[in-house]
Amino acid sequence: MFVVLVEDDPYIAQSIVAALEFLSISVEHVNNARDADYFIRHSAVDLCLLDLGLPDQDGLQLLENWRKDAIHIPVLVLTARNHTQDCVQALNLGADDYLTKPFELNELIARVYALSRRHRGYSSNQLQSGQLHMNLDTQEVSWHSQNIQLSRREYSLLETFLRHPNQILKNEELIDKVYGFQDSIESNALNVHIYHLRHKIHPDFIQTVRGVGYIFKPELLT
Amino acid sequence: MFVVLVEDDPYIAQSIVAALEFLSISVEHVNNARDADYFIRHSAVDLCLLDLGLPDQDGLQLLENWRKDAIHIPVLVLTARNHTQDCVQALNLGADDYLTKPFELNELIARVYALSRRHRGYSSNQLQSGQLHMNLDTQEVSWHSQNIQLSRREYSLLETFLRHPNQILKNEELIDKVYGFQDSIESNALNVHIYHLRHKIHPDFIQTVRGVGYIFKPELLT
DNA sequence: GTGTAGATTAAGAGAACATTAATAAAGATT
DNA sequence: AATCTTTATTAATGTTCTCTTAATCTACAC
Repeated sequence: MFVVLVEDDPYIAQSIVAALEFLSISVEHVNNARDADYFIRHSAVDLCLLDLGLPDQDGLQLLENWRKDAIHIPVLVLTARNHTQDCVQALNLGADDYLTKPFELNELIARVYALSRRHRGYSSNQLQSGQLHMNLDTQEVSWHSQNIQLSRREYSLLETFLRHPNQILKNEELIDKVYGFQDSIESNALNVHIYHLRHKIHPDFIQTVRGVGYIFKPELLT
Repeated sequence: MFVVLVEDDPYIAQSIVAALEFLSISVEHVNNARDADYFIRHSAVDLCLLDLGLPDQDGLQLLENWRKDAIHIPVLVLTARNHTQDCVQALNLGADDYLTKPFELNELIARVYALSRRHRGYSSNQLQSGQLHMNLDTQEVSWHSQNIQLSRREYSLLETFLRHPNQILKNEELIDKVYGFQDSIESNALNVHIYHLRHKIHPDFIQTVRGVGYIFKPELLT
């Protein structure tokens, strides 16, 4: 595993690097956004630990650009405890998890492993689960090698589910993901999209969690 | 979530209580160590906000005793700014976080949430007792490796019991947990849910404490 | 025995979600 | 620009499941 650590505080960086290397994880430490961007775009990075307070550019902007360019490397955001609203924004921009400083190294390590596990299998630009393939470059989706046609909203929903298998996604979370959280809906539009997805792919692969939201079960896509 | 606030300054206490209740967090306010100890040991407490300057006993000693007795409820220490060395000691005794007075309510709230989240993480997103497993991520429950279907209320009840084994849970406490304190019921709904849980899992694992409430006996789940 | 707390049932009300269809909005085509 | 096509949202309706209620039954305590 190859991890890029983007952190401008040399003290914190050093302890993280030591901890990860102790676990035989290769770490490249950079202390500014420019270098981070270089590594992400030119190396086979498996995971990025991203501090938001960088000297040359806002970490959130960096993240946003990556996601815009279809770079879906898992990102774990590190932020000061008094900037919790940044976390929310980061998750909306496509971050995979966050930690507020100060944190225990054990906690960091646990999340690094969790993220690498979660993202194994679909690095780069292709999401897959069973017989369902999703090409993030061309936005084509196939099910049992048959192309299927999804609308914008359906595609976005499906992508969210594929990125978070076996995890309950609350209705609001899904709406945030699909609609980008500035505008919202006051109808059952989400329900309808779910219905269409089930109809097009498999009646049960998205299961209802009553009163909460939905959960994607990958094992049903074989 | 049920929080115990240990604070002898009525002014500060009042504002904290108001803030937490505004967020639908149940708060019990006590102003001395004796009552704090009672609540921690006899109620289903999720988090303790502990002021160190108490009239009857040193808060640090209180905390030390809890940890010695394997009571690992998350504790957020509140202390005056000119006693920062107490914070260090508190963290060493097993406190989870601290705040120095005066602090912003927003900051307090952020930490309360962070702690409740982190504590959930430590307990590995999985509750287990004998042959009963409860996955908190997927809200799936299995008994002897067989999935069992629980409704929302049943699930919430079972979670409460698993988190507080061998402890008498009063009816009101259970109702607070399951119904979240704003609405209540004037019927035997709780009884009915208990009945269903016993029926689905084991006839005796929740025992009745006549006139008071119920108690969960883990040893019956083997 | 009598009273009371809880257990057991069953049924009605209500909530949550699924389904369908119609309208509105956006985009493509001519 | 007008029309046509696709997509998104809304609203209405249908279905399923859950919760509460209440009535009755049982066991325990005095």
